[in-house]
Amino acid sequence: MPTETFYNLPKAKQEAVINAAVAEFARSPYDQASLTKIVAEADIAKGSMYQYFDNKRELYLYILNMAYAEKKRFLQGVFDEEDDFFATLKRYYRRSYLFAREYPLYHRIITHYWDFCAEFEEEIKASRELRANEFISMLEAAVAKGQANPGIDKDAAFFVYHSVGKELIENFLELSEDDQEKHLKFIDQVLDVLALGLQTRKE
Amino acid sequence: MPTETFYNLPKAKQEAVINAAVAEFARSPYDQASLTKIVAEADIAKGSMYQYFDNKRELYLYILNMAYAEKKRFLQGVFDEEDDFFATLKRYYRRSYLFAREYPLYHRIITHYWDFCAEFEEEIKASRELRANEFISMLEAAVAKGQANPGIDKDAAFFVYHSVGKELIENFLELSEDDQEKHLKFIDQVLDVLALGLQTRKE
DNA sequence: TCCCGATGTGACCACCCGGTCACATTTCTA
DNA sequence: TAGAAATGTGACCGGGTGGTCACATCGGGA
Repeated sequence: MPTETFYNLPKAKQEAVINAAVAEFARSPYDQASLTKIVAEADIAKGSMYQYFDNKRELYLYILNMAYAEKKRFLQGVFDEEDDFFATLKRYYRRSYLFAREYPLYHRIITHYWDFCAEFEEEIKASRELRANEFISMLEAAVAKGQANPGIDKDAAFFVYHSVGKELIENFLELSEDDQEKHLKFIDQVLDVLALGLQTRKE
Repeated sequence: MPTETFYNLPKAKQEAVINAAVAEFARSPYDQASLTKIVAEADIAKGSMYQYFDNKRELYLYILNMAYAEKKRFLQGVFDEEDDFFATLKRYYRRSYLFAREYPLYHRIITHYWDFCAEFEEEIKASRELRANEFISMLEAAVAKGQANPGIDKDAAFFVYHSVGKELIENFLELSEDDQEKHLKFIDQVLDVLALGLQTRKE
């Protein structure tokens, strides 16, 4: 929700503001990010910023939504193919990894958002709820097709996938540029653990 | 590492300082916790605090170690019984849950510590490494005994258990007082997902 | 009783933050 | 070109932080 004024700005200035904000919110989570540093980096006066956005929160939400929009576009179609449940999950996490590689700043902004609880707590809970429902209905479909173990507790299963997915995605940050294949393989192995379980299989 | 002076303090005053610090570090992670509020709560002058501890960091580490020592004592013997690998894990998480229930402030201090990255980053990595080694050797023993699937990647397995365990323990905070049995059951179900896997078993 | 070291104190320092506002400057319009 | 509307500006505000230091107070041995 930027102001009219912001949209009327010359493109270069707009981008300077956006880039500075993206950099800062990627560097630090919301409450530790500094508006003062953003305006300094964008080379505008602090008062100007308040002509473009009502306050820090609005600026943050604008940037956050940008990042999410880009990720959504990047992940488009991941859930479309109606193949194996486990293949879909692998596709999802592999693609998320590639997003983090391609847009590291957006990726950091998003992970910071998930980590930060105090503000945005309700929003985070709500979107977690959404994901849970999506996951569980996918899981039920997999059970119906005989792919997934029907004896498993659905909520517990979501809890497990959510936890592992969160950690997996957060750790993308620390991975080095090379060894891309190695990381994709690790993702597969992690998902194998989830699919097969640790306990001995007698098949 | 408190000062000599701190140890010479009358017990009541010592405890007032400790209790105030525990409360504040449970309320907020290290960098957001306020020394000013601690000294106000403990009813001492700020200058006095600096006669007891060199700085905020030292006070924090002292309190953190207290919390960890208590948890270690509480979890004593969990890994001693040489029964099933999966039974041991269940015992571990159940007991952790009971710790969180019994010492909620210590529990919050510890989870805040794990969440907070900027400072203490190396320490956290080091202790994660330790856990990884312990887990992997336990897992190898389980494989040798025919309990665990030998085909699984060990590092991936640790990654999964670490992620889920972290999230499981963090979520203890939000659980209501009653329904203790329900929570213990949920822990079991989550560990069942990890042991059995989601994919259909044909046995 | 005197004195000296140990301990207690809170005003104060430098530094940060998000946000404001009176004023300067630019841009558009009549 | 005059004047109004939109935009730019940065000193400043109140509030927060961790940490310091000159001074006050206390306790116990000579």
